[in-house]
Amino acid sequence: GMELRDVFVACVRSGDLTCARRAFDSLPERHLICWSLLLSAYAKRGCFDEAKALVEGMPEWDLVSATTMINLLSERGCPKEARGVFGQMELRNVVSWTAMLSGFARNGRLDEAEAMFDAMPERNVVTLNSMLAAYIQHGKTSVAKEFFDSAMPVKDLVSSNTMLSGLDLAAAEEMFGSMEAIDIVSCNVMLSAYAQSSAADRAEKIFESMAHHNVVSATAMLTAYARAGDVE
RNA sequence: AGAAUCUUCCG
Repeated sequence: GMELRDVFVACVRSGDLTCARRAFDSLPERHLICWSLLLSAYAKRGCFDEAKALVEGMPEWDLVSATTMINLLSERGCPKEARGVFGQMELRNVVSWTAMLSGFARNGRLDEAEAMFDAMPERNVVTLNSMLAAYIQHGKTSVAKEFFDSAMPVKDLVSSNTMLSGLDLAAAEEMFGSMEAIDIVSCNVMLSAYAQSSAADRAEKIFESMAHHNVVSATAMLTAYARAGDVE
């Protein structure tokens, strides 16, 4: 049957955090995973005050909840505090290391992101993608290209989309044309590149070729029209 | 049942 815990999980999934909180407060047993799930939901929605209050009552921590906290602090622009949490963790894994890497990068600290990358005992494709994104976020296009071509033993579609997003229009068109697999994000990257160049006509061609669109596709397309002067 | 990476705008 339906238990309170299922109600709680359903509320979190539906995005109704007020309902989730009520269900959470009514739970007879609050497993660590429930605390962690609610914390993660607050983090995703940017509800920092609620997250902070929740954290103050958290009876225990584990690898996953600590990693969520690293993300929360990084999103909040507190990489030093995130590092503090990381430093106090009993256990770390490739996810927590990668969260730190990404958090430093998002806070403009490329050298510390690189230091994390160099120091971590294990890397996976998400780690590599995060490092690639860090270079691109910091405008290091040629470093990113070199990294993508020579330092990534494993790649996926996120890798390609990340690289694509860092290229100038001509290079992006060339890469896009040679990609063996593309998805909606790849197309959105191209829409955005065309929008930046006010090339609404070429953006339209991509848009019309897409099997599915989302809100990102739509706003990128509108931006292309606006920049081309076709929308007042 | 919970954590890390890519694209638009907003925050």
